[in-house]
Amino acid sequence: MEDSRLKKIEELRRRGINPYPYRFEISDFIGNVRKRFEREVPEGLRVRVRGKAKRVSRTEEGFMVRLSDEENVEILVFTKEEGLKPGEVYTFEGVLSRVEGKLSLVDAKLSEGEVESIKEIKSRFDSDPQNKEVSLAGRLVSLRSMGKAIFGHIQDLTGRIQIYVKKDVVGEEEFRLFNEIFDLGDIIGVKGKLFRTQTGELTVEVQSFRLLAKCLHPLPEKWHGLKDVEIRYRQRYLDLIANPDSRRTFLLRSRLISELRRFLDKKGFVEVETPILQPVASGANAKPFVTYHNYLEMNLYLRIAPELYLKRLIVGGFPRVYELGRNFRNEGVDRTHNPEFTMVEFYAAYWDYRDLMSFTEELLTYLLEKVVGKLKISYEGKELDFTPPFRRVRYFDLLKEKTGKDKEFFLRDLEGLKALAKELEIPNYEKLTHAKLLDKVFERVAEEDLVQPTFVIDFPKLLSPLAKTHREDTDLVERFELIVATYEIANAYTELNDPTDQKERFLQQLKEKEMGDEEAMEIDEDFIRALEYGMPPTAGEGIGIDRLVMLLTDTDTIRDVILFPHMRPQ
RNA sequence: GGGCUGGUAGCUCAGCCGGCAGAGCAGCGGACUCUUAAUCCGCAGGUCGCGGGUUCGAAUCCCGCCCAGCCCA
Repeated sequence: MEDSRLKKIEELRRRGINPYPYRFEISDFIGNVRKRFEREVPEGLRVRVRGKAKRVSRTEEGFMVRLSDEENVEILVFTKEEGLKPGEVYTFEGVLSRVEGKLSLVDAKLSEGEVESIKEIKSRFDSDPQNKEVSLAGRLVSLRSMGKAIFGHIQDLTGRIQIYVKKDVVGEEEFRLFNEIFDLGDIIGVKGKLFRTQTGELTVEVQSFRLLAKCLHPLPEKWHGLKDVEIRYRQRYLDLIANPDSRRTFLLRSRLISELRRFLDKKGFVEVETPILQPVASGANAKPFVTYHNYLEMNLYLRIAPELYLKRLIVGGFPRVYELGRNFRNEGVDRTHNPEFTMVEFYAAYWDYRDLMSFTEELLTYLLEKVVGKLKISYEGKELDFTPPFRRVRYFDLLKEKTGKDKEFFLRDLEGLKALAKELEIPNYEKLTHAKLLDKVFERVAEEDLVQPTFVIDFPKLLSPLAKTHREDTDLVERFELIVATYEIANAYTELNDPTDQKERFLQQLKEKEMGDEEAMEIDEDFIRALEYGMPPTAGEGIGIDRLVMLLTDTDTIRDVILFPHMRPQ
């Protein structure tokens, strides 16, 4: 911790100022204030401007130029043009956008010809705040002292705004106080009038200010942000303070979840909460975390899926239910796996898996339109097109296309399948059960190049102990997975509601377990009893939220979409 | 579990063929009433991840460990 900052706290207390006061009345969040005076720029609007380069700075990919007209009105220009010099006059053409709220020209190229005035463009999109009184609070993230006036920026989750503290306005004593007590990183509240500076930036002329919380540590670097991934995950608060991309990702995640709820609610689904501590961890193929209940003197398991409980609710007469929440799987951590992850599972009585396919298309297009505003997104350099209908391909058709072998081969020729697995260099292939072997071969040959949203349908029965037998082929079940950019985003089926069949499938799982598949599913006797009371025809689906957020934010690491990913203690 | 890469100031990074521990930002002092990666003058800042070894001398070479990332299992 910084000694000088601790001393300032002592100094404040001596002056009778509480460095950690109780409340501060804000008139609005910073982003909302900005929105009132900043019109949205239509997408793809190209403009050409001329001005003097006041500063040229290098960015990750190119340069940022502060371009200023004769009246000192400024616009930011992002360009890849080399060799630009401060003080020179340039003409740029580019796409008008807002970057951190500021009007900017992006993808700009040097150009010639008729130009629009910077001032005129800005006045079209940035309106005069007319000295509106505001009361704002946020973290002090920059400070530029000019002697008898100080500029700085304060930031909250919604945005950033410039503050201007003038000796004339606040008075000599308060001005000195501001200089003496504030450090970068402090949380402060300001009251004052909005105006625009000569360069056109929306600014609060501060009339009074107040320290709301002292920051005892220096902040990460203002320009490069916080890059060290270890610190970003261990001290996410610092990541959120320093990196706007990170704030954007988690805001998008929140919006997605809220829109998902809105959509399901609108469609008549009822949100429910089922046990996270379960006496039997079933409903998926995975190893559970074990915990111990002292009072009951028994082991309990953190759920690996809520499926069997949600179907009990269908039996109980809830026709449409969903649960959005955390599942836990006791396995390794890597780019696409975190031991706890978020899924939504929803079940609709009287539907089958075909109903769910069109429902999924509707759901995803709704979410994309609400959250990113378009159906074509870019992921790892590829364009993903979510315009329905999505491609549908049958499981064994896909395998046949990739390997030339048919369903009979994969289901009845175990030796042949082993030989194929060997050829594909699938590790430990000799130890795998038939079901696992098939699963691995499919992953290896089929999933790898499923980039555009694709429903893989009609899975083999031996991989799907909870799905209903296919109405046209008893080797298969009525199941689909939605695969996008090689990730499994959704998994769904017509639910098995015949208790006798279900019992047999569980017994088959028991055999798989005995043959060494540690992830084979556990029998849940009460679930079978529930089915015996009669579950209507039902279709159910699970969607992995973390991976969906990864797609929408063009992120290749699950840790970047989970606020506090699991790390080994330091 | 295996392989590779990394860990140096609060942050971003250089230094690594052994020889005084470096820069920018942040910080501290000073100048400056439209600055915005402000500018200008000056100053301070280190368990070089941890432990051991080699050496006259180790951030640098060797061994072990910890943490992280990537790849593989």
